[in-house]
Amino acid sequence: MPRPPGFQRSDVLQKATDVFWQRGYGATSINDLVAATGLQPGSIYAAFGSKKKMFLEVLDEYNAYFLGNARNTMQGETSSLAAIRAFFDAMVADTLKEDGVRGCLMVNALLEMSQHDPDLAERLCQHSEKLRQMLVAALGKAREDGEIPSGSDPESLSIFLVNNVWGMRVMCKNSPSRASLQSVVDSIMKSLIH
Amino acid sequence: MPRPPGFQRSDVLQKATDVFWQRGYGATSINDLVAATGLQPGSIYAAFGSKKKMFLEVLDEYNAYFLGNARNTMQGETSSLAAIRAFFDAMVADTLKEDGVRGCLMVNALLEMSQHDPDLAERLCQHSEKLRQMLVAALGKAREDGEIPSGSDPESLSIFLVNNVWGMRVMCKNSPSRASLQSVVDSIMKSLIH
DNA sequence: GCAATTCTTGAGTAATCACTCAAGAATTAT
DNA sequence: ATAATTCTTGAGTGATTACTCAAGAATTGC
Repeated sequence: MPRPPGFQRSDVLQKATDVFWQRGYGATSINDLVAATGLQPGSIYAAFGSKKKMFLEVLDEYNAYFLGNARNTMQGETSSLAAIRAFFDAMVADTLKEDGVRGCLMVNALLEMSQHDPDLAERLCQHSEKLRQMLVAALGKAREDGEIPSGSDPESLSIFLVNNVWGMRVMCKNSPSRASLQSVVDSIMKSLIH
Repeated sequence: MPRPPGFQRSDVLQKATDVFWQRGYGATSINDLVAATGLQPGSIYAAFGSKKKMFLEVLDEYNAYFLGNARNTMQGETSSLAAIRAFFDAMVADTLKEDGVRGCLMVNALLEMSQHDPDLAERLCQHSEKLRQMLVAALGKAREDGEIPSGSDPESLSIFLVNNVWGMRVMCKNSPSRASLQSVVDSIMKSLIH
């Protein structure tokens, strides 16, 4: 008996992602979301509850997409070390796209809001931990396979790698030249094999 | 003949820095600044012109302070490599202070606004370049003194170091444990001497 | 066609935003 | 004192904010 909704939730979330990503959370108004999604305020609130809840859904989808992409990129490589390099190369390529200056939605949100929003801080913590675990696994396998020294510590190296991921997400906002980004990746990879 | 202002510009800027740093630019209202500085809106606008101009002054002061601090820290060391380590150790210590979760005012501003504000982007670019130049100098001297391999490239290594500075400024918002931060510093320093 | 149910609409709410400005207070040189 | 000048005050401006809700439109099973 119910009338079905006139929109696809995932379509709306995708359009909302664009707006939040470009403007940031605080600077995105409901009117912006109305314009971007084609939905009226009432429909948005009926479907998502609040601006913040909508943003959390956006963040979850974004992160799942990012991690899925990273996993695909890494699984396409023959060695673990090559997988790690491929991951960073993909980040460089991503950063150099025309919309790369928007940076990373998750890092943007972390710096903007995590301090004042425990829910968000918790979620972002989980997301970044997933990324780290992916790198820990690759580093562990690389050590098994003798690609990195047997004395290497995957746990601490993974934190180091994540640190550089964050760094690149900041750098892309300022001086995102291919040479700079690529030299960072080279430095990272060199540091792994010693 | 003129009546002198009833406040010290630097005092007001210091108080404004606290507010901007804690809340971010967009989330700081004029009322917040009125409450923090004790000045009325009219006085603020007479003295600083606009919220944005005030923020730019705050940023310049913050960056000068940060760079001055870093220079002092590094000059207190006997070797260039020790100076670089001291710089990062100081960053770790800074991050672990109770207000370390506020991160870096400059990075926060970069992620929040640089995309929509060319003036700010330009200024932040200059600021980060100064930090990099400081590290280039130290790296060059370290190579001269044989502390790092003669094949090392100070320019590209400096970008790598700056990348890790940005990374730590992000990480401190999420999981700022001493062990994590220290392990990042260890990885950085190890990567320099190989 | 007819209920039953849900979805959509968009004007409206109270709060907050950055910012202004006329009036009065304070300080100076004379 | 007085005049000249600047500083401070704070209520007020129009715009914008996140969000609501009553009314009407659309789709369903029967």
